[in-house]
Amino acid sequence: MIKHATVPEETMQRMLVYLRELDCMLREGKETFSSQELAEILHMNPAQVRKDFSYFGGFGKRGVGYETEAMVRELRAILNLNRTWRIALIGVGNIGSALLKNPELRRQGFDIVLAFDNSPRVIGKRVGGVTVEDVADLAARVQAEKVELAIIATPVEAAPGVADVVIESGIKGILCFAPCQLHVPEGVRVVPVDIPMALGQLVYRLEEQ
Amino acid sequence: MIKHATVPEETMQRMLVYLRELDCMLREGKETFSSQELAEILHMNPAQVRKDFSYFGGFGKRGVGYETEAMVRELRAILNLNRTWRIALIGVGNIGSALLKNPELRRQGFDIVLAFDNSPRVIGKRVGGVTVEDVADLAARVQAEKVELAIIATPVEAAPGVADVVIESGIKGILCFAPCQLHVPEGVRVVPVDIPMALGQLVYRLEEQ
DNA sequence: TCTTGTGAAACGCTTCACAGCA
DNA sequence: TGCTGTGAAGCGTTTCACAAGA
Repeated sequence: MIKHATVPEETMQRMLVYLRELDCMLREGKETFSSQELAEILHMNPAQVRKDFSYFGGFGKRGVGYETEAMVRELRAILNLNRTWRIALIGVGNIGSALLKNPELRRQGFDIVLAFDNSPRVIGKRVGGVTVEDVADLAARVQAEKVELAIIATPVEAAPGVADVVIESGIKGILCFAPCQLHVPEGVRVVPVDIPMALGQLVYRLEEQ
Repeated sequence: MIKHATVPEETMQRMLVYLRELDCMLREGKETFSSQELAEILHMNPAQVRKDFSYFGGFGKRGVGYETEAMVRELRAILNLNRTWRIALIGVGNIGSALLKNPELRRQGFDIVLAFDNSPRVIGKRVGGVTVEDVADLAARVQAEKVELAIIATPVEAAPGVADVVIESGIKGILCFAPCQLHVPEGVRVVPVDIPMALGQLVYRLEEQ
């Protein structure tokens, strides 16, 4: 059972997709599944599913398949999703507010415990159960509250500056909604959620189909 | 100048990244760039940049580099982003409202012209300049307004049903915020924007660094 | 001289095909 | 018998290295 070292990036991404689908199977009461079944739902090759799983160990029973509940547990452990992550949100505008009010995040183990903005209009307000604080206090508060992840949901102009402050505070993982490239030192991971870019992906091959 | 046929999916994805960065360069007044410079900003290999561009033609000048403004125009054309796309939004909750109020989308050529919900609480309300309509009227309204794309921002339970109605109405591209697999016929393209999954990506390798 | 454009090599992921087991 | 686990083959992408050209 190796972990991460030789595992393709693509495999790790698919692990998240598998977990989401297996969670769904579990809700539907499906106790066991084969690589064939899972692959069909996700429009992929069954060998791919088995190869992906096999990077982390032999979880299945030959002739039978995989046990859904056990596999969900394994996937959560592999993906570091078997615990709660404490998050700071910076930028309580439209998207920021939507995230604070979204119960799905906490349910999945992502707990936004701090929220920051630079506008006196929102500082002090309570949104989704969190009181918005002044972004000037970010570093101190992040350390006090043992926050590990940041979500940047500011306008694009502010994002690079905010990223610097976030990194300064010791945070190693940033989810960034601002449509721009963040420049971060080695050891800090950024995952972009760029909605115009996602629409771009949607559009680029629409015509030929 | 070929288009799409033999171009790797990865290249198309990077084209969007190039365009975003070049837009940024343009704002900063940078009139020309080399593959070297662009690659450094994006942490990639310069040969990759040149190879990607070369799928669509020779846009550069040897010894000099590429002209930023011309390249932005080329990229927009290649990616079908040199026009406005008309979009229907389904689900005017937290995320849906945030999208309706987001001016960045229109600026990038994505115009949400219709919004739908099933709750009497929001139907008839005006959000971000669009009046929310009853989702029961979706097909007729989409056809009347010549809408080409849909954004699904409903709760996950409603998403599959909404997707069926959207597809029925003739739409060929769906941006989906609901964290679930949509089952769509050949010829319909779905791009997911799954925030818990993005946080999962962020988290899975944080510990080893 | 400097940087592009591009065959060819290197590399890594996906798929195959089948042995191994329940 | 049926499905997993996996070496090896296949295949597509990335990187190299250099000719071509401004």
